[in-house]
Amino acid sequence: MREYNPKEFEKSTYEIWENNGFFEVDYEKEKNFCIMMPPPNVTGSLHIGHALTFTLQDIIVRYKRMDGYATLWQPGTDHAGIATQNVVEKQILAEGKTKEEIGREKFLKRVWEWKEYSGGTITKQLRRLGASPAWSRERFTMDEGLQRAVRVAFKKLYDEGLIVKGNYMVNWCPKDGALSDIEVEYETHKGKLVYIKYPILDSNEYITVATTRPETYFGDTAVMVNPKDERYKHLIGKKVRLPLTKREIPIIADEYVDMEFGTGAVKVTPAHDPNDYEVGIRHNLDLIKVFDEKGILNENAGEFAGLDRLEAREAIIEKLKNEGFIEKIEEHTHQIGHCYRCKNIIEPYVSTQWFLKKETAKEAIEAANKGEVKFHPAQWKNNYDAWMRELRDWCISRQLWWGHQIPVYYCQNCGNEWASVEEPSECPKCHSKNFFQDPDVLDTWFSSALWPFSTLGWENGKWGKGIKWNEVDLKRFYPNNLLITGFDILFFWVARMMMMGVHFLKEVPFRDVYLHALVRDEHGQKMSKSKGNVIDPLEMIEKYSADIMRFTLAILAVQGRDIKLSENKMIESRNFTNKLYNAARFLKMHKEFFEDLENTEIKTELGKWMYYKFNEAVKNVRNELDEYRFNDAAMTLYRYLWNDFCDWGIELSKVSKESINELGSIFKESLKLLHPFMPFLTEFLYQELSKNQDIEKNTIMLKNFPKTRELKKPTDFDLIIEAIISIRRIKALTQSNFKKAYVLAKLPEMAKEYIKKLAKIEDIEFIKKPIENAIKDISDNLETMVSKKDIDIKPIIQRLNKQKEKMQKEILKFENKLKNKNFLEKAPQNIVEQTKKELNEAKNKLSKIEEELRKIND
RNA sequence: GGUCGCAUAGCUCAGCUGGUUAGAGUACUACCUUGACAUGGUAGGGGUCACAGGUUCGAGUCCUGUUGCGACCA
Repeated sequence: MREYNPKEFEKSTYEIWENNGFFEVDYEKEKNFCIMMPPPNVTGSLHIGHALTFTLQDIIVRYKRMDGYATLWQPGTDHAGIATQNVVEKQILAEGKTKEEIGREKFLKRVWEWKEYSGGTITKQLRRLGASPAWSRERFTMDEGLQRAVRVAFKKLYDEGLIVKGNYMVNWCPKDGALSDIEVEYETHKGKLVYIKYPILDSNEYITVATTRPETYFGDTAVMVNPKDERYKHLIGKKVRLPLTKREIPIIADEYVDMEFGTGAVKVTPAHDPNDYEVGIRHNLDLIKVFDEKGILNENAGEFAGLDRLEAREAIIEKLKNEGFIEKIEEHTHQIGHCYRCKNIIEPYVSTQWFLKKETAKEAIEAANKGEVKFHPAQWKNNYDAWMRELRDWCISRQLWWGHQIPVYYCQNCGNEWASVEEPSECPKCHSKNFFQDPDVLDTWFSSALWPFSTLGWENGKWGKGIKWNEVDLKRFYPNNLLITGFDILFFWVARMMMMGVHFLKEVPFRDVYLHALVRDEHGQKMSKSKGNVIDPLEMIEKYSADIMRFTLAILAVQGRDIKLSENKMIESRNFTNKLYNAARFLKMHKEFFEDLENTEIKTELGKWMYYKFNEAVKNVRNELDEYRFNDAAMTLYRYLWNDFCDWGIELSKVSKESINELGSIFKESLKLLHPFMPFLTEFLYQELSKNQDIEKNTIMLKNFPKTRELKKPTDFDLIIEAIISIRRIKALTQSNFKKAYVLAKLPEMAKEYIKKLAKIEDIEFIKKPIENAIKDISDNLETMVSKKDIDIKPIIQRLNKQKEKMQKEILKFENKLKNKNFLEKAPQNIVEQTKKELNEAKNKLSKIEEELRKIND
């Protein structure tokens, strides 16, 4: 047999598969199966989380493809607005320029160049992993067709009044601009709680407010207390003067104030705090901005103008302290929002942005409630529901250049504002040519939200028709059957796809959602570059193989639990592949080629037994894959192939070579069952064992996935195996090498050869009654005896005593159960009967054990 | 603070609708260099299923609480 060199074989075989179009949709098939690839960042590279998600997707896709579905795994990449723009901005900065200096058009050209240059990396890496999407249909969230889909979607929502422009408080990153609520990450922060004294007008009194952000006090437009607070009742309606300024602001009352926190009096800064913003609206307060969009303090901050907001904080505290306005400063732990991209501290900031109104999600919530989409594991539905219930308007505009520019135009002549799918040539109202487009772009997730149908041709215009998508696709592949992705983007992406899908197509975008967990290191730690515990999938693939990487991830992919990955697990999988290779080598030693199972008649007893075991494995793997229990399916394969096929099938076949032909066919069929998990090795071995070794014409990946059959269970070999184990046990226990054994069981003559060879004895006799002067090993379905004189009996007595104890406990348990009237009355009849039967069996066994002990001690 | 999840053999984990003696892999012990494989084979030891209550004829499995860990939201 040829040596197996995974690195070479995986690369060359992948090319053959791809070049022959094996990954493409076979429109001849009747049943459809569609799954979208969550588009990775176009300029990114493969990390372990990708390896997991794409492995799981590929397993399902290969399974469905083999099982006769017209299978579409839609590939593509995402333009990743902020991330990509940041990379290119840095490059330009390194050249000593800013993006403003080179201008929008030239900058975008640079980004496109960067995209062209680095865009192929991740798709190349996906190929290395063995992923089998329909590459010819690869899309990019900013390709022409998808740009059109985005503009159409925007215009529809705009015209329906669901997209609106508003001057609201948003999460503002001084570097990246406006962010949506979920793009903010909260972290516990040890800060200071500063108590500032505000002098009350026409009085010697002060009112003290506590704040974590003293630099915003220049924007205060009120001091607020709880109307029930006795301490401050007399001050309501009076005025205070802001320290270091001439500005006077009122003391107002509002139930909203927490009397317990700080001093019970709070400063109100409507321009820089979301809660104060609401208060400001309620009480008609002015909005005074203290810093600009870059976080630089403005003229309202007096002498501090020009400082960065965070630098200013210390300076302001210092000054206030010197002037006697600070009462005290306390340590204070609180949550601070950071930009998910650049980690800068987020500021609540009032600005004009575009919002998608939460009402858009109404139908999506209903659809989920009706069970039109199923979550795996099911508990994610709770999270989804909770989030959807508390949904807020989605801020969709971003102050970036890279992305889908908002298709809204403003006429400078008549002031008209309109959305347009096509680039307009004039204002539709006054026909002026003096208009401009909104400079902002859309949140990246806006285009991803359309992915399940935009890639199927929805509103793509003529672009890509017949090449990237076909007319029938929306009908055949929408709703998609399944979505597999990480739980971390449930809100970012899954929920938004639901919203858009239901809104535009009146149907949920997918029937099943499988959310997998995070991959952690072997100690359960999150992988991070700074910790140095990152496992690089590409390194692992180089070191082991794509198959081994895939199988390891699959066998660890338990629903609802994080994956702890270690190199030890990889080694276990490697040992498994070695076992498979050697099993094939054994088969090939006896026969060069094997037929596929459909052309082989299973005639021998061993063949039938093996076929039965195989069929059980097929049944289990199918069920487990249908329920997305990847770990169970992988484990079933591992156990079936190693324990059943190799340890027993192959070993037993050494007794009589007549079964090898059948075992070879069953093995080839087993490779098909394993193929989705280990596409390359199974292809290699399948070819090695086949007469026609032409992958192009005989690839395993397009063979039928094994079907389950109704089979009668052959029992002889179960007994043979039990007898072999029993004899081996006596040998191991007594460390003696006897030549003859007796087995009390009904077995055919042919069993003798198998038992003799595998248990390594010279003579075996099947008996109907126990023999004298022998010791026994009692197992579940038979008894094995060896002449007493041949062996040391002490260990046997030990085992018998142990068994006796265990049996007595058992019997007691059953008897108590059967003594219990309630049990007899309330438990189902069959359970009662079963218990009685079990009790009898246990008693039977106990008496045998006791008798045996008596005899031995005689 | 709110919501959710997890806790089973030394380690990593299965155990789906409650019903035989709670299972794997790995590690451990002993034996085996028998022509597929030492990345192997054979046999064995190892668990009061986190704790406390409850429901039930019956609980690792359902309910409540406690402790510990984790995630998400505020």
